[in-house]
Amino acid sequence: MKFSNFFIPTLKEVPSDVKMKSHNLMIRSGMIRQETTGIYSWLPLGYRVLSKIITVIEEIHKKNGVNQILMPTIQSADIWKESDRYETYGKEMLRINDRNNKDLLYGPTNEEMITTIGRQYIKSYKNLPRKFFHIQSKFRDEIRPRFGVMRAREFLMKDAYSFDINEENGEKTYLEFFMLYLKIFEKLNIPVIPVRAPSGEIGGNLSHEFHLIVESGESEIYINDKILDLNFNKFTLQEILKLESYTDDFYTKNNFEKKLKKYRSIELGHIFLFGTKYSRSFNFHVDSDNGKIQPFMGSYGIGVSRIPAAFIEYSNDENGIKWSKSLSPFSIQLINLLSEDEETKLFCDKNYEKLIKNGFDVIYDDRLERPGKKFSDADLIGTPIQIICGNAYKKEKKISVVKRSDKNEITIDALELMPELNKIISKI
RNA sequence: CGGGGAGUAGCGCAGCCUGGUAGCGCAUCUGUUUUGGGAACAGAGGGUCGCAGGUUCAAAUCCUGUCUCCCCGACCA
Repeated sequence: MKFSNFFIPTLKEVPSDVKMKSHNLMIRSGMIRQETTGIYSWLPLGYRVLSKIITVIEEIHKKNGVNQILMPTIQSADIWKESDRYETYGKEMLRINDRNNKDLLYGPTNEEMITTIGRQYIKSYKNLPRKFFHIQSKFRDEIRPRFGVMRAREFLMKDAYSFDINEENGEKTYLEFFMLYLKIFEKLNIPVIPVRAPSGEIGGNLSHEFHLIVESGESEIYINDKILDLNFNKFTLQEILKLESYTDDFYTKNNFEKKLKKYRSIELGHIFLFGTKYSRSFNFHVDSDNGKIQPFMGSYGIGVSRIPAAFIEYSNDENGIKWSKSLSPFSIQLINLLSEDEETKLFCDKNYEKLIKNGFDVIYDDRLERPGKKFSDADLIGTPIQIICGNAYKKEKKISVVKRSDKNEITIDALELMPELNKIISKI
């Protein structure tokens, strides 16, 4: 992608009351734009980050037998009346009427809808288990939206739902999702901690949240530091339930003897096993050799549009964002400091093509801007590798490769670019 | 919902107390010189001061109403 052909409205200044770093940097780097309280447009740069996240989530879900679907954002109030949540959900639900005055709502979640889908088609225990997911906008009319997309009213969420034949199988599925979540966050280079949570609004009895520890986080978790070093991959559900890591709610309610360390964090994922709550209220049952059974259900959420903000909160410096390889909107930023010099331009143009052919996701700063502007934009946008081409190239065919994370700069012979790059990329 | 603030050029802000030609920085446009860390100089364009009403010879400024946005607390991915 040529910078000259890519819309990145970077800003020097942002209103003084934008206090959270990630919010500030997302606005300054031109990732998002606020439309109204708690509602944002994702501009090209921001949307690229979202896309990277979505791709990882989709791949891992599909690989694990979770079927992707897309349910509508607007739902009929009827199904919510059936579960009784039309009354109990409260003011967070945005209620709408159509021209016939039918009660509709912008879905805050989809348990009701997925249950009616299951109810219609799944008639036999032989059709279970079933797992579905979708990535879709949700609307929750938060009391106080804040911190940009961190606590928005409209937000993008991955929500998955499972149907099992009984509790035992439901727990297996729950464990599968637990592991699947760890894989997703690992692939995204986000070091989340699983913490035990009360199940709250949705009901049921088994629930975990996945938190990223950052000082500016809105949540509080209590953990035994030992779990920071654990590899959970082979854990059984029993072992997971013994982990000393809890949301503040869970920790307070249970009044544990052992005092644990408190951390501030951001919640990025939440999984529930809530059982037959909805299959019961929707009268959803399947036939078995033992008569009718109510499917045992779970739901599994990831706050997709919160992830970029959370990661920026976790990884930034005074100059801007420091993206990881997996989240960065681009893998390499090629910067030509001498856009008007024929020879240098030719070299950059050629290598831009070459990098693309080699599978790199390149943003090529070919603008007629001054070096300072190009450097500061590059640092702000936060591409992990910067290739800088300027006077050193013109004079002695040397270029620099800068690692954004620590600003470590090496100068290499221009012809050595590809091999050097492969070395550096493998290390970040 | 309670408490506190703010709406003035594309962005960030001053001016308001004490009414009298609407300002500054950045950005934009033109020209010249620059070019490895947000360039310098010279010039130019850009505003119904959130909206509505009122007071006044005169309102960005005072009064009333209204809308929007932000910040601090209790809910949530």
